[in-house]
Amino acid sequence: MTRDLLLEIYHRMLDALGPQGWWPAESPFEVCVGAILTQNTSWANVERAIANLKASGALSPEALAGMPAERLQELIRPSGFYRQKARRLRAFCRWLLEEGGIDSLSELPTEVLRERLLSIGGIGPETADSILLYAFERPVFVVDAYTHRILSRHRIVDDEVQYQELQELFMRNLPPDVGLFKEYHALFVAVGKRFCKKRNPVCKGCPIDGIDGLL
DNA sequence: CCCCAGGCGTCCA
DNA sequence: TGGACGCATGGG
Repeated sequence: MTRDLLLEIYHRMLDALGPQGWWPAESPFEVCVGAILTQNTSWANVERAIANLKASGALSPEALAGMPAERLQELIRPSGFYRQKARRLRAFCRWLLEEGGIDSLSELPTEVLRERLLSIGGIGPETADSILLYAFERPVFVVDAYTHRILSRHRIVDDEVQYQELQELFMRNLPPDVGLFKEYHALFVAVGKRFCKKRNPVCKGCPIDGIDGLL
């Protein structure tokens, strides 16, 4: 049964690395900012950018939306793609203010909220789902590059599998548990960083090694 | 020097 | 629908 396989993978990673306690942020809004800044970027660089924003007292929707573009670019420069990301942060913050903030948006059903997020420029599937899961506490499974790489390298899924298929694999076979989804995604990233880097052709020493295939 | 990182939008066939 | 490419800094 697929469900048992997915739970086996989860428990192996949990036993190997322990609970990750994600997302590393002090507020839901900080989660959103981090989700945008970490697009194709190492978390260490994102931390520098967020530290700059905090040091400037700029970690709020009002401050980010009202700040001159060049000033914002300067603060988030360490996170890379800083011109794009400055625009994306501003677009997100303006939308957030128009909608009345996170508390107001919390009234919306998950599917509606997801569509609204995706309609903002610069917010794609993974960023939207990260925000839904970690900022809004919705039971949405986040799929990222590590999830895809780990599962495909272990022949659990096809290499050509799409985001939605992979997401449905988890969401149709696991209970919609926010805590489980948070920890599962965090463990994929932790395992991927340590055992399943792009450089290595194979994932060596990975807790998933030797598991039975799927499909 | 090289490759890579917790993606996304645009362009083009 | 899908592949190539640009975006950019900092670490290994």
